[in-house]
Amino acid sequence: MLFSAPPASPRDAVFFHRTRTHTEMSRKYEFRQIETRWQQQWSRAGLFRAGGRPGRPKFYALVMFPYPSGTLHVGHGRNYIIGDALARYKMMKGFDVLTPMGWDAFGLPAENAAIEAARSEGQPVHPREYTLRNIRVMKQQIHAWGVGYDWDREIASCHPGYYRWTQWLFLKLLENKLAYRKMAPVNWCPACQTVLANEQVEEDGGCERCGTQVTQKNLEQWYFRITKYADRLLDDLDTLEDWPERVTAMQEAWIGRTEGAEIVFRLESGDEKIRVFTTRADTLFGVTFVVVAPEHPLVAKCAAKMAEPERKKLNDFVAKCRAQKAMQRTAAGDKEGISLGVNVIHPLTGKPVALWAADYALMDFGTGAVMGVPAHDQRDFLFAKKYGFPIKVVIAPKGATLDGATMEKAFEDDGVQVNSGEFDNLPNNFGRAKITEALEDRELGGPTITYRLRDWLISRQRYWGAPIPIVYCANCGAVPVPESDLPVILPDAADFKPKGQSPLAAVESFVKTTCPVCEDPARRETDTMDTFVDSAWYFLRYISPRADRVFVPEDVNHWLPVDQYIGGAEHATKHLIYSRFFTKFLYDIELLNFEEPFSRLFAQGLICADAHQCPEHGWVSEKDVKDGKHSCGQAVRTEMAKMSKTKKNGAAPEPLIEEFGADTVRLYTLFIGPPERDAIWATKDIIGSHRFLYRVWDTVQEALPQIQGAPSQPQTTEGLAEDVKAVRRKVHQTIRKVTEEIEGGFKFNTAVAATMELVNEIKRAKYDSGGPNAAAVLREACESVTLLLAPFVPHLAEELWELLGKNPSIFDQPWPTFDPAACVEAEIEVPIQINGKIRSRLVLAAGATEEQARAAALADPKVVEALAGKAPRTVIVVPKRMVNVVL
RNA sequence: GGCGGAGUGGCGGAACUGGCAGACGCAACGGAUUCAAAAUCCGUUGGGCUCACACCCGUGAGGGUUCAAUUCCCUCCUCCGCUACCA
Repeated sequence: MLFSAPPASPRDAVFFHRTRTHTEMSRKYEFRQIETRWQQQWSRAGLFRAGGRPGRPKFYALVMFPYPSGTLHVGHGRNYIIGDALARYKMMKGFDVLTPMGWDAFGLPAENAAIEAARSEGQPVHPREYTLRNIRVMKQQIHAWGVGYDWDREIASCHPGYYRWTQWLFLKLLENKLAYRKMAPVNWCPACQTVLANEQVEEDGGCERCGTQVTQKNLEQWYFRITKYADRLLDDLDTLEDWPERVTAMQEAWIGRTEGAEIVFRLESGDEKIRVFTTRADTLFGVTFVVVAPEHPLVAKCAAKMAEPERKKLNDFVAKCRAQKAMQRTAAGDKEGISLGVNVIHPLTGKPVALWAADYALMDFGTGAVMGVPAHDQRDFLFAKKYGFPIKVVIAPKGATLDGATMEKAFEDDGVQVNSGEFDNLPNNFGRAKITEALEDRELGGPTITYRLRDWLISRQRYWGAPIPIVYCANCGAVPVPESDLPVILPDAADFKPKGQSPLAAVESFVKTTCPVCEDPARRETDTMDTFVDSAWYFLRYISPRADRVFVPEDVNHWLPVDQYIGGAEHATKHLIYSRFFTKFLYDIELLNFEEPFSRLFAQGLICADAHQCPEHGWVSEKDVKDGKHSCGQAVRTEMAKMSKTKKNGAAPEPLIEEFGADTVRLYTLFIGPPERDAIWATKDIIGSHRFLYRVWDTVQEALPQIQGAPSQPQTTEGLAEDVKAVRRKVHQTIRKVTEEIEGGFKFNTAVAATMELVNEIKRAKYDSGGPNAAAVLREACESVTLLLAPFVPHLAEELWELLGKNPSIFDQPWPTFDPAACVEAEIEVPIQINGKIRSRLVLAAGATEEQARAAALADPKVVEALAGKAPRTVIVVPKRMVNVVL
């Protein structure tokens, strides 16, 4: 018998209790059963299949595809849940929604895992196996969250059917001279044994992946000429109005466009020239020395001409700087330099100026050479003080003079030109252009622009990536693999351990080939592409994932640009710039009719949690920490940090879904705070969302007998009790509020709060004596709550919708609309201020005029008392808000 | 150093265009229910003072504008992100 069955778990005890106390017709909220059922229904019915709603406007909702790293934590979930809520909302708003998912499946971790397994178990796990296994797990997790995608469009960048087209795009770039090979000093990680892009080197000079100090190495590498697009990438940021400013600001800084002038200094002897870049051509007459970066080609040439011991001193200095570079030359610290033993000629005065090499000149920026103007640049000033260069003032502040001999720091502000020959007395901003012009006339320089943005180095000496489709032939050089021979299949390799070149170099059957041009024996390129190449175009492949060409332009032009892209801001200067670059290129070769891939971008905040570090065991999981101590007994250091695998502070979704249900986890994730801001995950707070869903369930259950057969809207609220009228009003106000909160920037936290308020009010009111109209108000309320919650807690919503006697799916239902008339309050309580402080309150009819409000306020006893018979100085009436009586 | 974001109860966070600070939730406390506990339901909950009403204080700090400031302006402090000897 029911009563004798003992509760199996605390949670079941709730059901047990409820079954006893509620009437027979009440069903309990069995979220596990409900969630499984509806997840099956959605897949069966193809709810998320795009293109199934012809005639409706399209909406492409995209979340950044994940790297299949293992398992997902609740922080990852935020991204998918926001995207899913949006997709479901847009379905109800009448859009034909495309919401695809795939896997950024090439990359180092899979390879490192293979190496690690080989080391620890003596048996390598193939990166493919590792990746596919992770994909299976993560797909299952996404499913369990109730997050839906058009899985027919699933792609994985490691699949030959995908990387064939990554390779094809490489060939197209090559054809258009946007891919090229050059020998250059590159960032090299000695541990990962691979080249890194600038973006993959951390601030401290460590490798992004393993933290090992990055060194410099000369290698022949493939590059994409993204710098050719620098201006367009910068200028078009202005067209991206729906991108968060923090992201566009980061891209702007990353591109780093600087306008200035290039100035030529001839060497005193010989015909070598040196070009400097400056933004301060106006200070040209203040040049007392010129410095070049230690890596500058001229340095080696000068060294060659030097005699010992000067030559050794110079070479030692260069070597020291190179070594320092890896460890990051300390910012604005002590400056060091050394004479190159030659002078250069000032382009306008013709006078000799010393040429030095200095560590504060960077080969990476501008021309790698700087003109030293100590009077007007603080770095040059410090350098000049240290090595005794003269300080010549050429810009004077307004109405003042400066003396180079006594100044204590450089004067970097604007002023008037002095000691500058024919340019004297010009405001320096004007003189700058004049001097640049003069240089241009003499062919000794001119205006120029430099960028911080570098060309994109895409070669990686690693296995798990798309092979670069190039063949090297002794006769023909670097020859592109013909399109018809694509894909260049990534072969199996026996050993993934990098040895300074790609593991592919050891696979002879891969390397040995014939030249596509002359058919002589040739060797394949053994490097693979940076995974950011894979992800720079995946959003296009979703449209026609199995097509026998890169994509179908007509279809892509229909679905794109992406209407809403959702992801983390950490991709601001990598993936998001590369994708914009690819899109612009494809536009230029007329495969796309749009230039920007993502119309709107939403960068959601990170989910953080406490991370614990044990002095002996490193980062340890929360479950192994008690009272500030690790299970080994040592005290841990605790910090708040973004959930991550490394810090072992990622909360697993499975136990939470098991205990509370996917809908609860979804609701809490959306309720946790403003979605664009970082948030702290507090598992104990989940209970609030869980209780709320129980309350929603109960409210509808209790209502069911009363609303049987009632219409979905009351004919009138005339004669109904005040609390019932209030419910009706609140229903429409909440529809308005929730809709505005979603449309106005994904404010799910406040949208959920508004729905909670509504449910509280529905529960409080009594409907039994109100007849059919009260029943209709209750029915409308229940239906509205269900519809409003549907994007957030889809399983519960579907179930309630069915209980309310409606046909599934609720996502085929139109989003509810509000009746402005029903939102209007009959009476409004208005605070009365006296001299700006609230002293009383007044209930006014909603339609009260300003005059009526004023009169009512002046009649208020508190006001009468304060006035003491005198007339007020002013009375400010803000209709429906407040009245302020100023004495 | 530069750019961007933030600072509100014990906690997460609300607040339209300058108009009732603290919505909603967590925690806490009190009560109902229970043999009891859990769960659930109802209530209280910024601080001070008070029997209570009232009053005073209160949105990082200090100033200003205004009838009215979390909101606008100035100065400063702290935290986070990006970037940094960028010529």
